[in-house]
Amino acid sequence: MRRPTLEAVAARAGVSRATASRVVNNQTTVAPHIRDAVQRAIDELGYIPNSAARSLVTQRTDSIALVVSEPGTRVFSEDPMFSTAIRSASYELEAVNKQVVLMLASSPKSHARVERYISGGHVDGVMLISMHGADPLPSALSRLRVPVVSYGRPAVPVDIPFVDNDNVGGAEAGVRHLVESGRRRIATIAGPQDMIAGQDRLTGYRNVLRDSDRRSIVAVGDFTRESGAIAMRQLLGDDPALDAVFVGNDLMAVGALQALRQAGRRVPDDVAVVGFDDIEAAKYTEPPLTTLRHPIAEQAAAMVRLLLGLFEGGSREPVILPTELVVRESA
Amino acid sequence: MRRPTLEAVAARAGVSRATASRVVNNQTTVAPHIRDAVQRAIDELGYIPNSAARSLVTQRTDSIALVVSEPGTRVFSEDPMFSTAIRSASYELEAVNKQVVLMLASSPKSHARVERYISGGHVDGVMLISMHGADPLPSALSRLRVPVVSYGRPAVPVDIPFVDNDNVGGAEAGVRHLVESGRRRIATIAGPQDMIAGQDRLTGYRNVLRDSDRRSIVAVGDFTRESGAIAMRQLLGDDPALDAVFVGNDLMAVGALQALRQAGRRVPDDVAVVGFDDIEAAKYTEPPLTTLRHPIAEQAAAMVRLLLGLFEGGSREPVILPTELVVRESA
DNA sequence: ATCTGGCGAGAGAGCGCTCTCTCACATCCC
DNA sequence: GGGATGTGAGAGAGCGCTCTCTCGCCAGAT
Repeated sequence: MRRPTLEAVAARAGVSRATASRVVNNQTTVAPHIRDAVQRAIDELGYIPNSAARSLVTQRTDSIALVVSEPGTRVFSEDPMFSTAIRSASYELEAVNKQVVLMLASSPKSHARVERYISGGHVDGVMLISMHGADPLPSALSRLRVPVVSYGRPAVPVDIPFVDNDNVGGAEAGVRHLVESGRRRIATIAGPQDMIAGQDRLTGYRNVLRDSDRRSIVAVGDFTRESGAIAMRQLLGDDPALDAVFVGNDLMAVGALQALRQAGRRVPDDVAVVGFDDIEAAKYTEPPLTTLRHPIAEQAAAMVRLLLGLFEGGSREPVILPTELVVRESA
Repeated sequence: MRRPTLEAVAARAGVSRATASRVVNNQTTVAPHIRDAVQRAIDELGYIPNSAARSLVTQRTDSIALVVSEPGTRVFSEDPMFSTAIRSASYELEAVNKQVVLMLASSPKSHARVERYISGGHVDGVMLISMHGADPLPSALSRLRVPVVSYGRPAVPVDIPFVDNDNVGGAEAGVRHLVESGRRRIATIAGPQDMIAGQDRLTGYRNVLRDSDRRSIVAVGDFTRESGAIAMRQLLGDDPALDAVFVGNDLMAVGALQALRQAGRRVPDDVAVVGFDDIEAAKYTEPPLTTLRHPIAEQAAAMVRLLLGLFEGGSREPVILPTELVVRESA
């Protein structure tokens, strides 16, 4: 025996299929007693609308693709940012009864798959979490006639509304904190320069150093813990007298702290460390990490709102969320 | 202008809709030259099948729900297990051209939503990642006539095929390692006892202690870092002379290490620590953590295979994957 | 030359729903 | 009281696809 159809509900309630449909879709032009009869039939039969049939005629699917474009499986699993953003976006979408279709786009092959799927009209909109500048996906998706929003500013200039946090301003605040606490030789471990967050945070660092007449000392990592440790060792080799380091993200900062410890430097006495992201682990490092907090969950929620707004012809204006300096013991 | 339909493809190729459908679905009974003509029409028009229409008639959706039932948003974001499992499952499903619909079930309200959605026939199968014993979802879903598999053994006895790792055996190996290295007073920080992983790992601990004639010293945490620190302090209060601790997961172990450091205990000299999970962070603790590795990604992949097998009437036999002791410096 | 068998292609029903169009009937105003 | 107006319910088309049934055609057997 199969699931009850609208036809069955209508028959049981003694009305036409059209009227049953009106009740299901909360249309107003139904007399109260008929509405009740239909509702009773729905409850008794345990009727649940067939979404395929509905989509077929409405041309809507009520599902949204969440495309995570990140080649490094390592980073995806390790960086809590992804899960936080995914969770928050899911939560917000569920609240408005939309499904989340999760798509991981790591290889060119899966890129093609995602493109096919999206342009196949399977989803009403796309949320894109893409981190790498070389990523062809943002431009590819923007060409499809599906509403697309991005988590973070796309690296290539492309007409996709996005929500981002103030990376430049945050980095400036972090470095300024180091300057104001009297540090003289402030290095940085920058994130990958093909990522907006990597670029912008380095820009912020440079802005402040320029204004405060200090020399910049730069090493580049790839946002992983290990790369932070490697970059830190490199910086110590380049300038053994450095007394502060601004790190492009917390994960690398954790690696940097480890490298500093191994090199016998005390934090913050010998070297002050400022991270970026305020991940959960930042509270538990030795010493706890001074860092820049940006509201990942809020950013994801704002992205959802932006997309939902797009459906109703709303604003395409980017949203920039502020960052906040969290002072702990490392600087 | 709307997307091309199969009708349009058929017209362009000069064949019937039925034949065009045969080509799209790779049926064999089509003459090569006709197949080519249809294929050309498909390419030229950029035809992509409408999945709603297809689902309507085939009663399949080619999408799978990935239901994550975890009330604590904190744990979800923080524990890399979730993202690793999600990533791996996604990857495996994409390989067989199935969509992943991600559903977070945190509140009773969202439970109802998930149940409605699943029983609405929107998905062909369900993968359930449920951690808490009190969770009503496993039994609820098992009653629906949708194939369901579980990541981890469900806490309540319910007829759902599952894939799990050998928690008892792993814990035994970990504690045995402590016994064999001559530790006398081996405490444990157990995970929450309403979770299978929490229970089974405690069972493993007890098994070995019983056989080796040592007293058990137990504190209970909830798998978060903070709870690990709290439990560790409690254990040190209960038995200041303890010389080893087996911790139910790495996240709590990280907290325990921090608490030990604050209490002035050296690891492993004064107290040996063994964790469980081998998360990425275990390599970077001070000192690096001895722990039990279980293949999360493989477990998720096995779960996908189990579900796909179910579609073809395959085995419902649970799959248990082995754990492996990874000896680092903490024990 | 006729018959049979098999295979490739078309016709057409129907999946479950929405939505427009139409109609029946009640209400209102002049 | 009669026509104009409004309101609630039904009829039926059609969304795009799959799949069964049917038919035409050709090869091989008789």
